[in-house]
Amino acid sequence: MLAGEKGKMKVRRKMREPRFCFQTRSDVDVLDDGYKWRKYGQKVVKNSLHPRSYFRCTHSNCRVKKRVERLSTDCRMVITTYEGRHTHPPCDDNSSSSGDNTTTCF
DNA sequence: CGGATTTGACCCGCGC
DNA sequence: GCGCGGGTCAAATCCG
Repeated sequence: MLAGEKGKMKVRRKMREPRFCFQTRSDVDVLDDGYKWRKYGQKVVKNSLHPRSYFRCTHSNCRVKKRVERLSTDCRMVITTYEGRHTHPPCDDNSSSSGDNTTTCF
């Protein structure tokens, strides 16, 4: 459709989906949690003095968004915030995952 | 070749 | 009324 209708999230969806904050201590920004992420932006935040990375699910029916921020006091500590909900299985099943302590809900 | 990644620029809402 | 910050998209480029 109308290309001119760039839209750009004109209607703010009230953020219906809750935001899940996860604090993970790792040297890498994105951890392979079973989904594939594609970086679509990067901006610097004042409260962090570090660049914040914006990721999005590469799936088509998946509008899950993820933002990764680095702590200024601990460069190895990264805050991964998941926004949205996955509408497709991560990979196959592998639901054997159970332990998840490094998770701090905001 | 395809998919993924990077940077810049643009837009909107709010505060003062 | 204006300025700033934050957030997103597009295009170009690179790698396997």
